[in-house]
Amino acid sequence: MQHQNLVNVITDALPGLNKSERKVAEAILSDPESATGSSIASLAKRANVSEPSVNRFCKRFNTAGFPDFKLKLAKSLVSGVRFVNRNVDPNDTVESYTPKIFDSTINDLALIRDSIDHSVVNAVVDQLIQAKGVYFFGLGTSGSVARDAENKFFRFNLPVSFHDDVLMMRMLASTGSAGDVFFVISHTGRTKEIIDIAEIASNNGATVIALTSSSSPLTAVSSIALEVDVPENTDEYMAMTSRIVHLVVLDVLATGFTLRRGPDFLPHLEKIKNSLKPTRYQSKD
Amino acid sequence: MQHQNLVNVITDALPGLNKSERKVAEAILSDPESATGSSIASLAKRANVSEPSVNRFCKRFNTAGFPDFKLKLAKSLVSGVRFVNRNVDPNDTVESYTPKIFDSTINDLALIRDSIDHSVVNAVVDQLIQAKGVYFFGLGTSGSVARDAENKFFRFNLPVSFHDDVLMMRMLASTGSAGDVFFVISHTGRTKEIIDIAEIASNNGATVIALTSSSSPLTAVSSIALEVDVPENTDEYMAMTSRIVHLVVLDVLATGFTLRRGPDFLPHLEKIKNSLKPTRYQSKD
DNA sequence: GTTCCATATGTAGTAAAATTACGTAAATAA
DNA sequence: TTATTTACGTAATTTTACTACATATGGAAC
Repeated sequence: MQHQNLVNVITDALPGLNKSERKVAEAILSDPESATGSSIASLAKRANVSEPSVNRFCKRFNTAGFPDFKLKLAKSLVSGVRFVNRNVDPNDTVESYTPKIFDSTINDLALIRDSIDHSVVNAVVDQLIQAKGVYFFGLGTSGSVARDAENKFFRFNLPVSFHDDVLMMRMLASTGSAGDVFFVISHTGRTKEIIDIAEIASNNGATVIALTSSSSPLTAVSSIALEVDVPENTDEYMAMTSRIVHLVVLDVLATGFTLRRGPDFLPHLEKIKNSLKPTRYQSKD
Repeated sequence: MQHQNLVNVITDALPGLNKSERKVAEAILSDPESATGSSIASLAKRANVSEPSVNRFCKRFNTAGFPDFKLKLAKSLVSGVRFVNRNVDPNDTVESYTPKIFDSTINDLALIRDSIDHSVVNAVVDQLIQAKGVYFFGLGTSGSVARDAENKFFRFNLPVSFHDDVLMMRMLASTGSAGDVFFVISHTGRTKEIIDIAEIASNNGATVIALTSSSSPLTAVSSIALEVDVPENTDEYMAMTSRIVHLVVLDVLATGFTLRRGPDFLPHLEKIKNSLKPTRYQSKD
C-alpha cells in the first residue's frame, strides 16, 4: 500500500469519527479541491466547528497540522490518484459514473506504469526488432487489441498480421519457425485454445511473447511474458480496463521500436501519415 | 499547455529571472520536495534573499502567493505528473519513455474526464436503449475501437455489429431506417468516406451518433456528436491516445446502458460471463 | 438519578507565517 | 552624470495556525 490516497483514507475512517470530526470530513469530501485552497478558519466555518477541531482532525490523519494536511490532500487530488469510491452502484447518475470509470482506468494505468518490468520491455523490443514477421493473436476483447497492434506495427516495414480466428492461429503457429514472433494477448492467460497455440508455436522454435497476467498458464509456455496485472473487476457494472492497459503497453513497445530504429526511420513514418491525407477534408488551421 | 509542470516552468524561466529570483529558483530546484514543506522564512534564508523576494517569485509564476505556490509545486511532484516533458525524445531509455507514454495517456484521460458533456452522454444512452439495432463503424485504428464496442454491446441482447469495410458500411447505411443507430467513430472526423456514409444513414432517417472531435465535418452530419478533443500529437514518437479515450467513452456508455436497464438485467450479463468458463483453465483461488 | 471520569469541543490568547507598504539601492537610458 | 526605472530589503500589518485551558457532553458506577 505504497500510495494510499488521503481522500480514501478519510472516507474509510468516516464511521469511526466523532461528531465534529465527521463534520470536518464531510466538508472536505464534499469539495476536496477547494479545501486545499482554504484557510483553517474558513474550513472550520464551513464545517460548523471550531478551528482546533479542524486542527485535531488533521493530526488524526498523521499530518503535522493543517498546512501539511492540505499539502497531502492536494497531492491526493492530482489526476491518477483521485477517486473516492471507484465502484459504480445502481444509484449513480451520468455525472457520477462517468468520472468513476475514467478514474478507475487512470488508476490501473498508474498502477502498471509503476510496476512494469523495464527489462522485459527491452527484451520484447529486442525480439520484435529481430523478427522476420510478427503475428498478433487475441480472442474476444483481446482480438481488438491485436487488431490495433497490427495497425501500429505494420508501419515498421515488417510483415505483421493479426488474427482472432483460432483455426488460422493454429495453422500459422504450426508453420512458424525461428525468427517468427507470435505475440499472444490474453487478459486471463487461461484460455485453453490460446495456450495450445502458443505451445505449438514455441515447439516449432518460434518466439512466443505473451501479454497477460502473471503466473498464468500462458506465461509458462511463452519465451517472454509481459506480465501486466490489472486488478480483477468483480463489479458487474464496471468496465474491463485490462485491454486499455494492454493497448498502452503496446504503445510503449512501438515507441521502443521506433527509438531503436533511430531517426533515419522517421521519414518512413511521415510517409505513411501523409498517405491518408487525400482521404480527408483538410481543416482550415 | 494545460497542465504544465511547475518544476519545468521554473527551469525554463530561469534565464529570464533576475538575481534574487534566480537564487530562489535554484534553492527550490535543488530540493523541490523540501521546498513544499518549508516556510517562506526558511526558504528565504536558504536562498539568501528576503521574504518578499520569495513572495514576488511566487507571484511571477501565476500563483496567489507562497502557500498557493507550495501547493502547486507539491502537485507537480506527484508521480503522475512528474515528467516535465512528456514528449519522448531520441535519448530516452526504457525507464524514461515508458512512464512518459503512460503519463501522457493518463493526462489525456483526465482531460476528457473533466470536459465531457454529461447531457450528451445521457442522450446517447437514450438512443442506444431505444435502438432496434446498432452498427459500429470505424476505419483503421477506429476500426479496432468499433470492434471492441461490438464485443461490449452485444451483451445487451441487442442486434449489434461492427464494420471496417467502407462498402459494407455504405450498403448498410443505405438500407438503414428510423430506429437503427449508426455509431460512427473517427478521431479526425474528416475522413470523406465516413462522412458520406453518415450522411446517407442520416438521410434515411436513421440515428447517427458520432464519436469524434469537436467542430469536425462528421459532427455536422450526425444526430448526436460525442465530442472528444484529445490534443493532437505532433510528436513522431508518440502514440495516438485518442483511441484509448474513445474506448473509455464507450465503457461509460455501456455502463450507462446497464444502469438504465436496471438490476433485473444483471443475471443476463452473468450468463454471458459464465459461458466462457469451459474455454479456460480454472485458477486455484 | 447523581456523581465521577473520560472524552469531546470550544474560547481566547499566542506564536508563526505571509503579505503589504514603503524606502533604499542598483541598474539602465538619456 | 543624472533621471528614471527596476530590483530588493526593512518593518509593520494582517492573516493564519497552534496551544493551553475551560467548558460541555456522554457514559459508567454507585
